[in-house]
Amino acid sequence: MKLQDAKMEFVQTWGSIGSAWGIPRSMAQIHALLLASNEALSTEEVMETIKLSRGNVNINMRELINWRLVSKQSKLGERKEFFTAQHDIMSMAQNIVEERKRRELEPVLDLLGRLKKEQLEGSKKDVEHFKKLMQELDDFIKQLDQLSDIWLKLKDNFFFKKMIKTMS
Amino acid sequence: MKLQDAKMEFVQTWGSIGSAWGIPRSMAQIHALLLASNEALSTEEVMETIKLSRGNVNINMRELINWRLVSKQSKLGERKEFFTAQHDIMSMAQNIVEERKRRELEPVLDLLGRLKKEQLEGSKKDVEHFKKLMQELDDFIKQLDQLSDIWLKLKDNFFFKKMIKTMS
DNA sequence: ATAAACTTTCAATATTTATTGAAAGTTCGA
DNA sequence: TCGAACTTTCAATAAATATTGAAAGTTTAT
Repeated sequence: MKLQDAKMEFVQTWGSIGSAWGIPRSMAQIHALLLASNEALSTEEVMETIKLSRGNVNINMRELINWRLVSKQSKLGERKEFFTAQHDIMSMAQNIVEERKRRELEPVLDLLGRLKKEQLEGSKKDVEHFKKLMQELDDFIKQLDQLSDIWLKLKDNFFFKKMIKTMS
Repeated sequence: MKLQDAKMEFVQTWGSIGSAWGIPRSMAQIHALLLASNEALSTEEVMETIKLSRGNVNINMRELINWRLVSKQSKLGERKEFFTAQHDIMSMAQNIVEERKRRELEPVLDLLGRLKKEQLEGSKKDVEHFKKLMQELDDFIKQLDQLSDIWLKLKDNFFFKKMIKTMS
């Protein structure tokens, strides 16, 4: 199998996965291509490799930069901009986790906090059920946060890693 | 604020969140409504509360049952079917995690496994870079799996929980 | 066996989301 | 200052996805 074909298969699959998790397909594809490339690529190289329009590549590249998954690079003697992916998978994953926490966890926490405080009119039993749900979701999200801390330790603390392994 | 309004706000927000994570909006909304309801609800009650068509409710309810987030209930003396959500948040989350693992992690693992084995034609440096990526992604996914085990322990092992806390 | 009560299906439609590409904007060397 | 090289924007369009609702199917009581 040719390396290029393997890359393209990887790009396609990464695209579908992204799509299933609410990441625009093209954004995930561009990301995959940069991950798989040893060298930084220009907009045009990306356009032609995965057959996307200039505008699409431009907009999604910017978004990837927002997510800190990609950075711009200039090449000596070239006027064009080149792009390269964050190649460390753990850091990459951490950036994704943080971005999604910020985008989607915070709005829920806001809602839960607000509804928890509200004085609700309704039958006592129903109000209690609802309040309990709000509390439990809140606890759950806090546990998720704790888990992401543990994960960070797992990432770079060898002792911690071994300890966990022993206990599993 | 009226309980009903709080519920509806919760339903809307849960719907948007779901949507951002690739869960159909109506499915997430129905789920939220059942979570927030003390009692099992019939298709018609759901239809009228969140203004969805019969077909939509039927199909998404079935999907929620597939995900093990909702179960059917029959009420004594009633012919209709009633539906109720899995009200334990931790079990609920676990079901979601498992379903998504099955749906989206397995395909990636298959791909990675396949590409890792392939004899790739291309420049040595580029092939090595690509193979390294495949290996790292594979390791990463295994770490994710380990993390979900830790989470299970966190869920119901008090000792483990305390230990983690001490170390954080 | 019939009909009322209820559930399921799925082709048509609507909605949302992603993508295009041409035009406007910017940067930079000469 | 000009114009070539390159980037950005965004209204129009396409593609993907979700939703509807009427008709067909099923179940159950009589």
